[in-house]
Amino acid sequence: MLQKPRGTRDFLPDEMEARRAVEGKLRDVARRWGYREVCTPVFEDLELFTMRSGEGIIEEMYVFEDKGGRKLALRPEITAAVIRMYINEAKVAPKPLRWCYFADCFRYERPQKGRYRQFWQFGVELIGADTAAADAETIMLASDMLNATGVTYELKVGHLSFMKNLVKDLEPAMQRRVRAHLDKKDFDGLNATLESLNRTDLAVSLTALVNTRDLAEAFEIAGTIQEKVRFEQTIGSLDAAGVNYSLNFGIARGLDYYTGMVFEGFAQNLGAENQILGGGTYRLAHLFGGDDVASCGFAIGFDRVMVSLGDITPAIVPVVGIVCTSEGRTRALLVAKAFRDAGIRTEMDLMERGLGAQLAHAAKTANFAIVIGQRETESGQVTIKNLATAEQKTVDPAAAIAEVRAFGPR
RNA sequence: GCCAGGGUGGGGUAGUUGGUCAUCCUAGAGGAUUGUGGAUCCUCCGACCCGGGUUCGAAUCUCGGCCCUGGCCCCA
Repeated sequence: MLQKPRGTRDFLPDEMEARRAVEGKLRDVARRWGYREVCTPVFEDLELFTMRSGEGIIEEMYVFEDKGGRKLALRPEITAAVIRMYINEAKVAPKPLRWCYFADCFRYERPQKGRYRQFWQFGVELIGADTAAADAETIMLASDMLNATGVTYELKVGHLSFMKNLVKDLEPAMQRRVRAHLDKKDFDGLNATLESLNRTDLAVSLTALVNTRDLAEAFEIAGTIQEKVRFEQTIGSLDAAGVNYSLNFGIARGLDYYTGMVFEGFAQNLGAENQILGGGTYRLAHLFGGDDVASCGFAIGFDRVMVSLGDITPAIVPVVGIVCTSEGRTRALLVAKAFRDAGIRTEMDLMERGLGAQLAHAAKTANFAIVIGQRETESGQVTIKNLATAEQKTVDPAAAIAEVRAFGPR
């Protein structure tokens, strides 16, 4: 038997309804903040993704050649594509641009809990605003969105300049190595690296920086950074807005991509793959041939949010099963249409079953049965049966529709 | 790429000193029951992950692969 490709998943209707419900909550928050949805191709030129990250990431991508010999890749993330799109299509749009997306990405990695080869990201990009207010808005939006899903999480906010300031005297390659150690909280490796450079003094201050949760203390350790005022304003806005976060200056977020403020969200009940959100300020546009534009954004790991939320009780929506005899069948079609026009999920028998069997099936799949036989056809009414309580009565179709609608939210 | 555990009908399972038609529950279809459902009974449907090896004979032993679950690595 054919199997689905490794690391992919099938979603049955129950699960899709749960996913759509959460997606809808994220969408709704983004909409209320003014972020409008964009969509980019599932595959792009390979170069779009290797440009800023090097050839190494090809190992983790789905790369292929099309019939015209073009080297393409399934998108491993969306931000690069959105910025490419901005340069191609929207360079002259009034700033700032508030965009969001919900899309699947592909990475060739070993699957495990919360990590799949096809996975969905809900992200936002705020393009063209280079201010503390912009930085604060993305964090507030991230917080709002995660709150809307109901997931339990921890939000960490930091700034790359603190760490950069401390290691600015090191060779670029060494800076990168130190930041990699810090990102992984690998203090043994950090100490070894700094010892080999005769800079054990840095080990002390870097460790202190990573451990502090206090802004004033961070400035003491790292010295004044150029973006001091902006970051203080950003933090001030978060406090004023009542955002629940903690400061963390150990966030390195994958090296060269981000330029300043960075933030990450972690779910509490996941395993090794517990990061559910990542973002910050960045500059990418110039890499793709555009003018240099400051941007800020984040992406939510949608699948991890779903794993963290666990089983979701689906919203109760009334379902109507039309039960009819052969005499009532023609009229049943019209009644079914009336129910559907009223927005009610309505299903008819397709198996040519008898009345009893139709009712038995309706009892498993619906909340109400609408019985239409010869008697109802002659009287112009329908018999509505509440399948949970077994109560039934014969009324006009309009009254039956009203009763179903009163059952619960559609 | 590495490590550990696992893979028997759609779901859940029993079954090895190797030996009849592979067990049971559930789900699904039909019937007992042609205008009233979830009970009961009956019938049907449907599986040993794939391939090689050992053997008269493999779900069982063995090797390789694939896939699943979790951990490592990585995570733009």
